[in-house]
Amino acid sequence: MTASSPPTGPEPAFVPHDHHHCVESALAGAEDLVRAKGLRMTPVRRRALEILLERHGAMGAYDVLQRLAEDGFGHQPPVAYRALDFLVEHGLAHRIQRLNAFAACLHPGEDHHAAFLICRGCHTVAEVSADPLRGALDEGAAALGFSVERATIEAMGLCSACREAAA
Amino acid sequence: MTASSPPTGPEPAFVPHDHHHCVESALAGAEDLVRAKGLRMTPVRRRALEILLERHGAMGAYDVLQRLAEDGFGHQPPVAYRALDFLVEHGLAHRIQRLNAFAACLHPGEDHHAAFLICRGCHTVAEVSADPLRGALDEGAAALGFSVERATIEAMGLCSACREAAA
DNA sequence: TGTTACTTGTTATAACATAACATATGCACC
DNA sequence: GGTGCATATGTTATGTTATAACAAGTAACA
Repeated sequence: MTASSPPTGPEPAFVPHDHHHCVESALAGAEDLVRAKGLRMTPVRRRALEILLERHGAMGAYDVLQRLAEDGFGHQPPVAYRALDFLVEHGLAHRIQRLNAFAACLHPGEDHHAAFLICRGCHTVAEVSADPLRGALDEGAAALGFSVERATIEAMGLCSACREAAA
Repeated sequence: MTASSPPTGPEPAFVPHDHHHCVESALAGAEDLVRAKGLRMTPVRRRALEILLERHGAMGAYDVLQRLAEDGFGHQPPVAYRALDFLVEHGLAHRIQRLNAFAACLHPGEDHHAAFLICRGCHTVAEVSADPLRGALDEGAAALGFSVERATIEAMGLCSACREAAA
């Protein structure tokens, strides 16, 4: 909603940006992708994705569960895990191993390798492209005869705002 | 112990190698490092490290705990977690986020950035250098004003033996 | 309309991890 | 050698994350 927002694509989470736009575009992309794959975007799944999208951060499965329960869905862990697993499996969300948590994917369907920058100050999680890293990783692995299928790349550190606040 | 083993340094786990040599060198390196830092390599800690070193794989904290208990140490989770946390904190072991597990570091004290190749067939975990990747990661993060302190880089896939077995 | 595949919900339990506190040990210093 | 402090070990108890197994409901389609 700010004049400084660029017209297309989601901004990295640490940069001031039009968050409403992120959400809309990610949600629309997700709907398209699901339809294209012949999957079903059911109410729990859609709501789980919306919940993740509401913030640029990761949420634990039990936090998502609580929100879902408040909205009238089931109260038991599998309700959240199943919705989240669906989102992750189809590239609509990512799992952040480091935090035992989940974050919405900001550009679903674009078949990308993601890496994450996790700020230990404000707990914001930024999704960035890992494509440049994957080349080196695949190459190094191949030299040992290992074929990489999926990679987890997560960096812990401080965003500029938190670094300044700490100084 | 085999004639094909090179004279120095541990071999990547997927390559046939002198495992006894890995263990000896990692253990010796750990002892040196601990002494140099003025820390205490107590019996539980040493034993925990030995247990991890016995295999080129990752072990869950509860597996390590069971082994420790069999050796006369305490039976409660903190016994294992404390020893493992000590090892990780001082660079003698690594945590494998993906598996909620721990693996001994094969070259302690060398101040390195590690990445891991995890075979989903045989569950072997190979530690490789992430130094080349860290350059690109730090650079990409810096462009967003983010400073990386620690990075988790874990690749899931198949080692050559398991890939051949599957084919 | 019946069949099939899938989705949701439940109960119960498994697996992973830490808080808080008591006891014991190592070690520097007098 | 004793005293005092920091560190280490062990315990109980609990918190957090994740899955297995099964029953009931719903969509798609011949």
